[in-house]
Amino acid sequence: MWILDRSVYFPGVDRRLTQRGRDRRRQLMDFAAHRFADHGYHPTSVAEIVQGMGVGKGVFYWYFSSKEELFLEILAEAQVDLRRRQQQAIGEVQDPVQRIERGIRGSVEWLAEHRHLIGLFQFAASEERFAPALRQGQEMAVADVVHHVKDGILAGQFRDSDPFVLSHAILGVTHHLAQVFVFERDEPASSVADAAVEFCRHGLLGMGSRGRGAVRAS
Amino acid sequence: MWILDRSVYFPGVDRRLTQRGRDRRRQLMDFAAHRFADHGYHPTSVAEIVQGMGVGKGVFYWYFSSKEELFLEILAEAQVDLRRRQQQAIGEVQDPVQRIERGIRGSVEWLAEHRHLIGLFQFAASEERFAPALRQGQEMAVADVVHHVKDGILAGQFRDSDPFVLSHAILGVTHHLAQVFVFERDEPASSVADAAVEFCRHGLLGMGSRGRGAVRAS
Amino acid sequence: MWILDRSVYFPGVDRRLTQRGRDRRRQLMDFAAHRFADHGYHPTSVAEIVQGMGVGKGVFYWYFSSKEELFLEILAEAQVDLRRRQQQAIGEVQDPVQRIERGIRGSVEWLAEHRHLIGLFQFAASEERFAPALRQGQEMAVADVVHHVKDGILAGQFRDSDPFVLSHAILGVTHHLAQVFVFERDEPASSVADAAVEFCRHGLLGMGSRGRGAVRAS
Amino acid sequence: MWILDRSVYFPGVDRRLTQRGRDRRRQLMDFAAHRFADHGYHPTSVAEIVQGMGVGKGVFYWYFSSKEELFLEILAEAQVDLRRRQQQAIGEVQDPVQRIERGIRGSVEWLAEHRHLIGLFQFAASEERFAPALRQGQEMAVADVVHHVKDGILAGQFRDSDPFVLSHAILGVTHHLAQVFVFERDEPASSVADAAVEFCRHGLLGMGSRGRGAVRAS
DNA sequence: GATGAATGAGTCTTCATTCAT
DNA sequence: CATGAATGAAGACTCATTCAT
Repeated sequence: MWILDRSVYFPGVDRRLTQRGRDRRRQLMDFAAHRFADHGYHPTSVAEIVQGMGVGKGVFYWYFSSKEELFLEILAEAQVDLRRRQQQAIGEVQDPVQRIERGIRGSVEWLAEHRHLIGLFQFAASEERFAPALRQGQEMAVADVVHHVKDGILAGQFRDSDPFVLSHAILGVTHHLAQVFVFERDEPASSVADAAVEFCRHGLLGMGSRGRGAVRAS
Repeated sequence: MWILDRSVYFPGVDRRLTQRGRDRRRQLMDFAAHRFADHGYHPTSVAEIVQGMGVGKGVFYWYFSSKEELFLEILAEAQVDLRRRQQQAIGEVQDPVQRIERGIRGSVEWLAEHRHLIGLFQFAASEERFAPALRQGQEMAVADVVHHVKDGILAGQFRDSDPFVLSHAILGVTHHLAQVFVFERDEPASSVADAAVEFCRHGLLGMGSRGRGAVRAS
Repeated sequence: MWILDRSVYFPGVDRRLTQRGRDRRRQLMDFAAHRFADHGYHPTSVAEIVQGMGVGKGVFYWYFSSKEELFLEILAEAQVDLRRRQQQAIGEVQDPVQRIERGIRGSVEWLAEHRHLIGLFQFAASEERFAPALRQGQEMAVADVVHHVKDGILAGQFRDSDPFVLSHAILGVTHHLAQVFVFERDEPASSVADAAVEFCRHGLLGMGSRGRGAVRAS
Repeated sequence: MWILDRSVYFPGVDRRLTQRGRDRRRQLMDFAAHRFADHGYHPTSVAEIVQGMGVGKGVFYWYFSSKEELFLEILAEAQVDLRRRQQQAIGEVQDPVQRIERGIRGSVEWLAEHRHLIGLFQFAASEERFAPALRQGQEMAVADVVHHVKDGILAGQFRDSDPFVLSHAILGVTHHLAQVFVFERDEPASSVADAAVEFCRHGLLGMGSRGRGAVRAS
């Protein structure tokens, strides 16, 4: 029993890890995630990763069974982490409108903090090996949103359209604005979140104004 | 000379091509685009492409100076083509609302017809070698939309928010819905376009109904 | 009979050539020789040669059966030409000392005029495919010199050492000085020839002075 | 740390090597040098080298960053080694005439022992990629000789001609006689050295005799 | 746990040569 | 004669993965 307190299983390698081991593993994942994001998954070699960390090749394969598994794990963890952040952001709020707004804000903030991961999501979508894993995580995220959207429709707050579609639309707006304005243009997360929230609420026609914090000074 | 009418230079190879040559080149681009979309850029080898076309390996390098250049050209052509379709869809219509609606519909239709290219866009965004080219084309597309959005704001039809941001939001919704519902779920382009148009007009709150053509029968 | 006046056989291709054909052939050889000298034999592709001449690939293989054969022919022709120049330089002179001096001068002059070919000789020596051909030509050149050296020894003008060795020593001095001072440093042929003649006559000890034309101002 | 004494960096690979690694590296260089000498640089493929050594292809690139770099290193090492041998041969002798004689003898001996490298020098001269490196080493060798020749001139032992030119003449004689009589004809090094020394001292006219050891029995 | 070394299939690319038109 | 097109073997080099120590 007490062993389990200090060494836990990780996927990919059937092996218990001590605290030090877990740290190493984490460092490797973080380092690799950044390299993948900067140069792309394929152009980043395992040699590059271990060299950059100043360790031998054996270390890598001690913690991960393959480069592919490492990527998959980075991906899964990121999605879990993003979802957790959304849930934290929503907290105990009941109003569907606010729940969605907070979800969007949480997402943008997380994406701003882990902006390098945005590119990994996009890459994952482009390769059949990784697309299913990406999709799976995305569906969970959408399911959360769908839940709130349905509530909003029932409460008469949202127009009566397919909640699944609306949810994906929200995701599309949020991720794209984050990609363009946070990742590429380095705008502050809050402004980008404002814009995403506004657009999701009113689209083009609603009465929102730029006063509440437009992304661009323009 | 009339010969010049028939054999013209192409980028990547400093060489005139006859009609037959141009045809081959096109076949290669189309074939490669599909392979890239199916298996990813990196996992698709040049050997695979030429084998799939039943030609020798030299043929590839007769028409393209490298695999990278081929990809870049596929990308550029796709962006030009998508933009052309949007402009055709808009035609001579004057009303900004309609212009945007038609632009969205044109985009979704084009994406439905060339659905394999969606993944290439995503991959291109994930690798620093290709991202600039992608961004460049995307900026032209956004510039078009910005134009219409500005007109709509001036006409009092749209809320007074940053047109650049709104345009990117429109793009985000459109591409993401196309990716999920057209590419992944094979829904008809018109329904997806309806949903995108509706969301862009009203966001979550507007009075749109699912009656005009929901994406999902649900 | 009259046909032979206008079209003659060439090695490598079993084919009669018209005057125009012979010109083309010559242009190809000259152009290729320069490319070979500049970039090396292997790094120079047939495509590069025909492109540089603005003709199609077929032309090359119309006149030469292979790249190798072309090189061999350039080599043979150069050696024949160099030998002819030596003989011309010697003319009807009888004195062995003068014969050798004139031979050296003729060689240096020829090498200065065809300086790009020096590198080809060196390359040929380094590859077993071409070395025999080179050696064969070189032996003829040496045989000429040996003849004069023997005469000089018999006449008591030269010291009684192995004529074959002395001849090779003369060749070594001449070619190396030409390579270093004509090819690499662009000194005038006459000065280089002076130095070679002087060294061959007296070695280090003789009473020669730099007055008759040193290679370097220094 | 004592570890640093045993694992040191080598050019071309940014990597420390153990003793075993250094041995492998040396084996590769020696093996490749022989192959290059036998078949030529270009006709010798990396595959051939590793196959001949019975190791995998990766081994080559573990120790050398490219085939070109390997060649350059062989070249540099050979030049350094030849120079070292010359200096050893000269030792503490003071007389310029003897210094040069010993230098020539040392060179011929070294060339006889490493006769395969003569061809590499020649090849290197013929390709612009390698010529500069060759020249650089050659200039150091010449500089040594120039030093002795100047001394000899000052001492009134040699005729007053450009020392730089004389030095190159000495090199030309020595290398060419080594190439022809040692490499091609397998004569003993000492005889060839005798002939070179004699020619460099007296040229054609001096009083040397074949008695002291002619190259050819003739 | 960790390292340097090794593997070898696989990648992109080149190029001498041939051929239909 | 000449060209653009095509061939495909061969080349240099990479890299995920494994292994002896």
